Amino acid sequence: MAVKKLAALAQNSRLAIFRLLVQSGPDGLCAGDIGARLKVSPATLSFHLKELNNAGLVRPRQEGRFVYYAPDFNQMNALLAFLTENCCGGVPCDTASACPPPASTPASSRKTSS
Amino acid sequence: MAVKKLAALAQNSRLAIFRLLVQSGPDGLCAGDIGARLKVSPATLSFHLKELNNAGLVRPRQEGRFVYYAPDFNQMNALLAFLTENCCGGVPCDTASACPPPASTPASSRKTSS
DNA sequence: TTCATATTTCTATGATTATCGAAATGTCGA
DNA sequence: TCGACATTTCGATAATCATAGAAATATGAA
Repeated sequence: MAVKKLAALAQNSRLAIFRLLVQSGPDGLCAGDIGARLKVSPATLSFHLKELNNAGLVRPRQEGRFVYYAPDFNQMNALLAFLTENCCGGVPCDTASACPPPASTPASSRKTSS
Repeated sequence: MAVKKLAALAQNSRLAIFRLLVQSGPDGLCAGDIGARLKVSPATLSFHLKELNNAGLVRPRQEGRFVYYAPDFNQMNALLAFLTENCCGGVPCDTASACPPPASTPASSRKTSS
């Protein structure tokens, strides 16, 4: 749902988190690193990550004691597509997919959630 | 900035309002018509329109007793560009502008209320 | 097992938001 | 001018949200 995704991004900390994850590539970052970089307390960070996860914009992946969060580019593309189509007079981008699809994920487990 | 625009769209009524305005073309719709179509009470509608206006996504234009609201495609494009660039791994759309620019405003068609 | 670390959940609190009735403001037509 | 209509502002209320300390959970290491 578009509203859910929009709401997930419509908050400073969460937008910063998502941008950081996008910059950090498809493997993502573990929660602790995100918190350290953005100076967010663990509890607050967990709250925001859950929110992003509920919106489908990030995928958590447990690795030992750490939980890595990676952006879901497909979901982000879906949001862009919705906005382009529904909020832009129906004039879509030429490119069907503006974000790099998660085809190459060299790290570990292959998960597909929507 | 982006958060403000995202927040403006991250609400069911407001997203519906904005979509309706986009569908209705560059002339926009007067507040009363929007309220009638979407079944939103005047006070609530005014609240949401102010929110959209504060975010820069719509432009109000007084015409007699009526206030017409039209989408600002440039601002919407700016949001799309931001999301594509900052939240999509920096892989932009080929098209520089996905939304029709407000260059030509054929304000000839006059829609009347109820 | 026991400890240290990573993350989440619980809980409380203050802040923001959405809603709408009622009143106020603004504009037109008679 | 007045009265009707369009819209906004005011005021109150309920709901949701952001924050973070403290406790709980989970995993790896010693």
